Amino acid sequence: MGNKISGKDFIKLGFPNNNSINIVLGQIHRYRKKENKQTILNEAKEVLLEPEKYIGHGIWGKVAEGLIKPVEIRLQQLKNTRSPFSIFGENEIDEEAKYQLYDALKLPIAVKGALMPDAHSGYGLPIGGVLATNNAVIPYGVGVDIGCRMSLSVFDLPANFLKGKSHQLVQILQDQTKFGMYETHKVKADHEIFDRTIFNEIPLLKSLKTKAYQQLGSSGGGNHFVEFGIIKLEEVKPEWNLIPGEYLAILSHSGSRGFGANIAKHYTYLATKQCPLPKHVQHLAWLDLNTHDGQEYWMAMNLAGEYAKACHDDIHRRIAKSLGKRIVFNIENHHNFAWKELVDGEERIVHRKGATPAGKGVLGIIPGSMTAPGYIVEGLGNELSINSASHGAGRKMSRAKCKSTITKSFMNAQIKDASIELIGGSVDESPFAYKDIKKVMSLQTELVKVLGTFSPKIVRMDK
DNA sequence: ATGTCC
Repeated sequence: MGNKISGKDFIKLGFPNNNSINIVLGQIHRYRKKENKQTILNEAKEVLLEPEKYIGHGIWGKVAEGLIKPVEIRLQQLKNTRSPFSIFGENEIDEEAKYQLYDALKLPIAVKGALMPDAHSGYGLPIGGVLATNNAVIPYGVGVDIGCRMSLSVFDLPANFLKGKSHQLVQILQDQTKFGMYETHKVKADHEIFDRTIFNEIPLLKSLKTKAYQQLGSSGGGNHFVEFGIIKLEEVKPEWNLIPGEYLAILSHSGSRGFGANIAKHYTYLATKQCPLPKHVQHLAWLDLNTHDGQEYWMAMNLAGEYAKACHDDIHRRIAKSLGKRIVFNIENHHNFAWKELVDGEERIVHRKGATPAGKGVLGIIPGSMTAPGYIVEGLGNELSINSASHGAGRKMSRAKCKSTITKSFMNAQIKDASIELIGGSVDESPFAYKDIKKVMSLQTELVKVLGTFSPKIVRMDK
């Protein structure tokens, strides 16, 4: 017996000569690579004898599943017809994004789809795309930044509180927010989320726990931001304990950082391996929720969502503490996520990739740009949009085009004109790169009702 | 979006 473990070792143990050999080799290569060969083979033998005992186990669960119900991996065929769909703001959406939705609607698991008025093409599902599926989840239908979300915290401070305080507020954003790929808080905050047993149950999550702990309360890069601004409430909810008016608020936009990105990468890889699709739609590979990997992704995705929320809460807590003021209320929503929801009376998996949940009475935030207002909205529960709305204005210029056509001085002048203070922010995040949010909002009056607006005043982004 | 390679 050589040192290197191979398929032959498992055949000798009595493993059936089918995909179970691939599965066990994959799991060992991924999680038990450095361990003693005989130890691993002894464990594998136990699994072979009583696979039922190992269902749900982080490493052996997938092996047990392969022994109990072997599945043949085969190329998935697309349907000839599309599932029903609706497009909101059709004339504002590029053709590529529509084709991407049409392809997704031909997946055998697809039930219903929609495009929001800020849609543009992405990897797999378009950004601004909503897809309801039957008991399956598409990792790229959620997106790389799992749980990317908006969070708005309001202070019982009048709009004129800002007057003369811009220096102090700039300093708070400088000190209390962390941007870019590597910057994290020196003094780490603890969070209940790190006590979850799931970190010990799913090996991938265990390997990402330290990173998650280090990055808690950081914002990352790209279009992520933390900003002070003025919220103007036309209409209030009793639980907000405020009368209509203008108040100081913090708005943040970010996701689950490296934690979610690695979860997305890992399960996308697994999905493409076990759900081969025609090449032009390979990014739409899904995981059946009745499988080990599907269950794991669902749990990991939900944890990444909670982690993203924990990051926002930490950011807002640090800022409020530094400001010495108490947050009166908070509104938040994911816009890259999948949910179990009723669609036309049946439980479905609703993927929103850059789309705001807008079920009846559900509150959300749709940001504009650093010079245009964001909107506090209440969902109208429109079934045509699968209870969704846009997640922003949407880009009208690619990052590459911004870099070649917009100069930093042009952008600075534009921002100064709007009386915005900007810390960081590269030309690809110029307000000029985004569509007109007012126009986008006018295209979704059947999807959401506007309760108020948020106008950014002091904005921090990555450099 | 992300130590931008499974």
